[in-house]
Amino acid sequence: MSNLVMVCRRIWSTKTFHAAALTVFNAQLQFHRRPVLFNIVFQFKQTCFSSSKANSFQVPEFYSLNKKISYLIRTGRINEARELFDSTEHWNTITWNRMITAYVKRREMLKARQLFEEMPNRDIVSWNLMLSGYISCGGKFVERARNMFDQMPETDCVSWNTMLSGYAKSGMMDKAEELFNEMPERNVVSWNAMVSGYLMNGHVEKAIEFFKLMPKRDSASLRALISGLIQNDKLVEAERILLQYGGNVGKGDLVDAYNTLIAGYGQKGMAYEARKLFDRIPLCCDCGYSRRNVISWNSMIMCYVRAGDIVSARELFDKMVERDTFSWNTMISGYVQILDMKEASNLFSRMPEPDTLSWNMMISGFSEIGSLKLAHDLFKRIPEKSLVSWNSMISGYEKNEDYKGAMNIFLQMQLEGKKPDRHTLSSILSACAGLVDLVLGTQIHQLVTKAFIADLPINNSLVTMYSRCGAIVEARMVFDEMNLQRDVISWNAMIGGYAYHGFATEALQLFDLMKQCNVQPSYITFISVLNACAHAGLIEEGRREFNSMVNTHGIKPQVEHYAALVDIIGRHGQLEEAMSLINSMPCEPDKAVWGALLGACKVHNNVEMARAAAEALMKLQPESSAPYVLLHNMYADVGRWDDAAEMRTMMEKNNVQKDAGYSRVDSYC
DNA sequence: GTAGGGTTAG
Repeated sequence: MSNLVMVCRRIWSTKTFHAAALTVFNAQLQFHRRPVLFNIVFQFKQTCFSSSKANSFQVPEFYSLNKKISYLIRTGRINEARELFDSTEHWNTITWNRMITAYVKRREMLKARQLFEEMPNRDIVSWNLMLSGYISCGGKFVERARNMFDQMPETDCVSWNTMLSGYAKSGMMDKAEELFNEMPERNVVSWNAMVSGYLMNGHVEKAIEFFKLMPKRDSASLRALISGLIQNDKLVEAERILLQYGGNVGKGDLVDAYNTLIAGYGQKGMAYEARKLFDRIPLCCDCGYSRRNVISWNSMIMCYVRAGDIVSARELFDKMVERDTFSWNTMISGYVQILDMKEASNLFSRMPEPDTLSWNMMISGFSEIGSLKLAHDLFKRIPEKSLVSWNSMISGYEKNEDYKGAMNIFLQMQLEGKKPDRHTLSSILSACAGLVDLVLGTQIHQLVTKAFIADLPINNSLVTMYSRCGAIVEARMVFDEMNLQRDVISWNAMIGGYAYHGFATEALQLFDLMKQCNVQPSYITFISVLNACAHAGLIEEGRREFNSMVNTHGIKPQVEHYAALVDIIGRHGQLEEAMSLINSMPCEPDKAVWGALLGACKVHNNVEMARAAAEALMKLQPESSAPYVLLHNMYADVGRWDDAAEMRTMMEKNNVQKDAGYSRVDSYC
């Protein structure tokens, strides 16, 4: 029996789990009915499958009521646990405490407090639990914790340490120090809390001083110092201390500190230093093998992936004896990031138990390279779709401008009763904007419940959606309700909406307001502002804004800005200036730039320049008939019939089809 | 059943 337990534990820890193994375990479980075995199988299921599948497991009959409660709490079924708790009386103190812990962990302090008040026999653990609950809520609750601490009938080292760490986390190191000095007895946890406290608050020297003064150190002391030093950007110091003190730690595994520093190097993209450390991880005194564990390998692979060195990452990955889901996912994410998806699929198909993350990464990867069909095929195969899976698929369609596809997935999601979150709503509102579907957009708006009412991205999407659909009043209503919760995207959406629909004055007024509110405009803001100037025929204002964009805001003008400026100047009839602007542009003029000039030429009847603009357009979009037709009409208007006929011949020669409805072309005007 | 930011991915 104990062998069986060990085998189960072993397999669980490597997470190489197969359905067949589960069948065997289930059979054993039926036979032995041992809780310990049951727990292992449960953890198994939870690791390998989604939690819903694991939760479908019935609580075993042979569990005592106390055990049932802790089982339910452990699996996150707090409400069921509470129901069971309320159904009977005479619980022991440990079970009362367990129930309180559940609420404390979820920071539901009102419920925790209520139980605490009701319980017949509080012990020191009950008090400590409440203390740690208030501490983890932070802010003003720290004072509340202190009141409680002062009222406690007795205190132990845990109470003092909890209070101490509370002060440290809230940045009150003087109070923490005071407490540390008053403590009747200190243990290694007290010292560690002080060291990390100093580091959290940026007192690096003081932390090192304290660390050196410690009467006893364990691996957590070293880890706390190392991770704190990393956060304070002292990687060299961290490595020095690790090598100096690493040989001499008490309880715990030293490799954790190495792993922490390797990961720290990874965050800074320092793969070379990380690898040097990885190779220096010492040997185990007992077995003589390196102390490296699967996390060391994973962290090192991660470093390479972050540094963009996929080859070294793969080399290490192939050398691994024992890979977990994390190793596979990190490697796959590396390939997904550089987009070459072939190798990612290759690994994915070899992966023993892909989890939701693996599936979701593959979907986003395929969407990113525009392979929506592959993404969708994969999506359909996901055994249990998480919200992230749905969201990845919807945003995949949306980003590839397949708005109907996005909408279909969303409808399917609704049918399956899945609740959308902020990501879903934001993508689907963008899809409504793309489809210019006001009815659908308004319906989605109604789905935006109280929970999302102050959500910035969602409100931005709403403004964009209403703007695009031409519902300017509704857009402005959402925008106004956002009050102080606005970012540059909100302003851009609203100004852009006004500009796009020809409300130039409103666009410019809002832009003024934006500047008054000290919001830094982006290059997108200026596209809308310049377009608004063009629309309203404000040549001086347009020139001024263009210059202020470059000189005051340091924004490099893009081709879109030039197109708008050409439009502004051209509409005003200054065609020569517009042409010389195009010639002086640092970037290649695109169809919008030439289109603006051509439109201006049409309005101001400059046939020669129109010809130059049209020819440039013909090169850029050889399939479009618009420049031919427009030039043809201009020639015809001034009676240059030969030139008009030439346009027709050229169209035939270049095999350009005349678009239906283009008998009079005003598309550039 | 309580105290030390315990390590890694989208």
